[in-house]
Amino acid sequence: MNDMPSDKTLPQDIIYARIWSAIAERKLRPGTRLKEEQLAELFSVSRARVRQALAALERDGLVTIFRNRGAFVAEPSIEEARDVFFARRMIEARLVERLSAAPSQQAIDRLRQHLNAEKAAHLAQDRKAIIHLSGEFHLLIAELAGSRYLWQVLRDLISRTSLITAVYQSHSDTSCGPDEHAQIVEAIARGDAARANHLMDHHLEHIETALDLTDENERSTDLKDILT
Amino acid sequence: MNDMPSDKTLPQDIIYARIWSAIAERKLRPGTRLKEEQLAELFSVSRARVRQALAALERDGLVTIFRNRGAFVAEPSIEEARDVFFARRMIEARLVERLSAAPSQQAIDRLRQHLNAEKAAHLAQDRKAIIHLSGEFHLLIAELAGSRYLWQVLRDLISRTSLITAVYQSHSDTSCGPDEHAQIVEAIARGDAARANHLMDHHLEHIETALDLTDENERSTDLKDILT
DNA sequence: CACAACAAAATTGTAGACAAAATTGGTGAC
DNA sequence: GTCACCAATTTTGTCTACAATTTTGTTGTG
Repeated sequence: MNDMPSDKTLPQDIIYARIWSAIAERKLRPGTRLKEEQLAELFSVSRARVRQALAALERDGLVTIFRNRGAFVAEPSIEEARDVFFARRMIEARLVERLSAAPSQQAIDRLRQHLNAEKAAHLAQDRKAIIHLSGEFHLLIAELAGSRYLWQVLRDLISRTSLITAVYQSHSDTSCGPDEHAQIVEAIARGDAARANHLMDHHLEHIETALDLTDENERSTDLKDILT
Repeated sequence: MNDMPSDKTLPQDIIYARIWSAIAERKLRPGTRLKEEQLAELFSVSRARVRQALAALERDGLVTIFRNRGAFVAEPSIEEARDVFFARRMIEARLVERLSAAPSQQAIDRLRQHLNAEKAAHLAQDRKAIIHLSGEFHLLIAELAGSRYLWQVLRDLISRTSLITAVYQSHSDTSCGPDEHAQIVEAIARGDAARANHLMDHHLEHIETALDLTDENERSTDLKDILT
C-alpha cells in the first residue's frame, strides 16, 4: 500500500487512476468485464502492468477478480454498501472527536483552506472536482487526527463509497454541499468534540440516505434471479 | 483480498503463511532482507509466486518493499505500534458494543465454544495455538458483529499486532490469559453493551501496556542514528 | 592518504512465450 | 426437436529470459 506522500506516478498507478476515474464517473458500469489484453493494448503497456493495477483495484474493492475468469467492475451489494457506511460512521465520528480534543491552529487553517477550495468548485460547478475534494476533506480529517493507519482505511472506504454512489445514486442531485463540512470544521475549531462527532455522524447518514438503497434497486448480476 | 471463507490453499498463500508464521514466531527478525530468488529456491517455486506473496505481505504491513532494492521484514515504529492499538481500541470497542445490543444465542454459543478452545490451548501450553486463537477471538467478534468490512480491517490489524508483539515483547511473559476474553463474552451474553465496550477497551490497553513501547527500546534501522 | 568517479556484480522489474482453464459453438444421439 | 457431450477458441495464469537499477569494489587523482 502506498504511503501518504505518493508523488511518483508509477506506470501501473496511472492505469489504476484511469480505471478508478472511469468507474467513479460511471463510464465503466458495474459488471463490465475488464480484459487484460484489451487494457494492455489500450494503455500501450504489457499485461503484467495491467495485472498489478487490477490486483490493486481489487483490494480497494473497485473490481472483482474471479479465478481463471477475469476481472469485472465490482457490483457492491446493498449489504456491502450499508457496511461501508457503518464503518465510515464509526471511524470518522471518532476521528473528529479526537481531532476536536486538541485542534492545532495549523490544522484548523488547513481545514478552512480546504473549505474554500470546495466552495470554489461548487461555484464553478466542477462536478469532478467536487467529488474529489469531498473525499479529500474526509481524508484530511484522518490525517490531522494523526492516525496514519486509519487514514489508509479511510482512503479505501472512500474509494468504495465512490463506487457505491455511482451505482445507487438517486435521481435527486446529491449535491452534498459544503455547508455540512463547514459546520464540522467550526465544531472542531471550537473544540466541541461531542458536536463534531454528532455532525459527522449525521453528515454520513445524510449521504447514505440520499442513495437508493432499497431492495428493489438491487440489480442482481445472476441471470437466474432476474429471469424468474 | 481473500473473502471470509478461504479454504483453497493457493501455492502463493502457502508461502505467505510460512513467512507470516516465521515472522510471528520471531524466526525472521525485523529488518531481515528477503531476497526473491532465495525464497523461490527455498520453496521450490518460481520468483513470480514469491513476488505475489511478498506483495500480499506488504499490504498487510508485515514486510516493506523498497523499489528496486528488495523486500525486508517490516520494522514497525513505536508510533505505528501505538497507532495500530488506537485503531483496534476504536474499532473493537464499538464492535462488541454492537454485538452486545442484540446477541443471538448462536453467537454466544460460538464465543463460548471458542473460549473452551483457548482454555485447552493454555492448559497444553501450546504457545503457537494460544497466539492463533487469541487473534481468532477478536476476529470472531467482528464476524458476529456483522461487519464484513471491519472483519477484514481487523484481520489486517491483528497481523500487524503479531509483528509488533514480536518486536516489542517485554520479558515478562505476556500470557494474556483467557480470563479477559471470558469476561467480555459474559458481558455480551448479558447484553451489557457499556461494560463489554469498557472491558474490550481495557483488554487492548493491557496488551499494549504489556509491551516495551518506550523510546529507548526503539531500534533504529538507520545506521546514522545508531552510531552518533 | 582520502575522496571521487567509474566499472562490475548482484538483484529487482519487465516483457514475451507457453501452459492451463473456462466458455462457446457445433455435432450426434435419443 | 432437445439434450448431452465433445472440440475449438478465447482468456487467464505461470514460467523463463532480458533490461534497468542499485550496490559494491576498484582505480586514479588531488
